[in-house]
Amino acid sequence: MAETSWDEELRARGYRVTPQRQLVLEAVKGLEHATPEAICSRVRETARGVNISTVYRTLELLEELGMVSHTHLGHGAPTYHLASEADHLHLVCRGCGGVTEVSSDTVQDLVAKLDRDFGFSPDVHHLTVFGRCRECR
Amino acid sequence: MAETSWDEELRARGYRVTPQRQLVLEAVKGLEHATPEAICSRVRETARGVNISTVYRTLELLEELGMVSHTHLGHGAPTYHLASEADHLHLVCRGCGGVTEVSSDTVQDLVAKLDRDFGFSPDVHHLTVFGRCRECR
DNA sequence: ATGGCTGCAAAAGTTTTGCAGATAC
DNA sequence: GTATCTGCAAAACTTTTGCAGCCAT
Repeated sequence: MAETSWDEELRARGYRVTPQRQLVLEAVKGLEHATPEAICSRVRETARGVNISTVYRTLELLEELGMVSHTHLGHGAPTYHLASEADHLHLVCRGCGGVTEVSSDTVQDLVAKLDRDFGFSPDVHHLTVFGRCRECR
Repeated sequence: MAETSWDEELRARGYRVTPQRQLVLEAVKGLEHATPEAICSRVRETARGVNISTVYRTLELLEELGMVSHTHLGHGAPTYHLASEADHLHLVCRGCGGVTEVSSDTVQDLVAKLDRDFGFSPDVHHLTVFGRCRECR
């Protein structure tokens, strides 16, 4: 059921389910922290390609539907991931550029607080924290 | 003293204190959440202009020195701010795009934990959390 | 004096847009 | 059948780079 729920979701909102959209979603699922360009390349490994502008339009749509989201791990293009996966946060060092992945347990208290005090439901699954790591302080 | 400490800092590291760098830093200080383009415009209101590529080079330098940092509040260009100011975090809603500012007290526990467990010193002053606000859930 | 900095211009990289044809429904 | 979606190409926007001359030290 999890396999097809998302296209019901699309149809329910008046959008169409196309091969391109399926392929882009598959690519986001398969790759992790994928840039639009990387997603496009992955999809092109399949018989039918997808144009880069379709990738952008699809990512925008999927993000609006809450199925994917993006972060800026470094300079340049953002990276996309499934909203339901990536249950961790990133510590990005401004010194060396290193990325450390940390369990989202670490921010449970924060999540509870933001919800309670501000009615805000954070994208816990993929919070990015910039700063300095032990070596670069 | 706070007025001139930063250029001592520059000189101490072998960098030069130039009018352009002063102007860019002033602009970052005056504007809040300023894009490179906006900083450039602000500086150009002054008699002497600054080229956009100098703005980029200067921001890169100031960020490396830990004097400014940047976040991505929405799509498009990043926004820069003084590292010493902006003692708050941003809740950015993926639904409506609204930005809520919250005191950094909210994340003190998290900061302590990241430091203790991972030796990571987060840029508390300007953490951005994406998610959904009360209205857009 | 001299090595770093700036402006300029061009290139590279990223994202958006208009439109004609294709296609999911 | 038709409104939505896609591919293509061009434009817009953002960031980087090479180089000659300028300027802070």
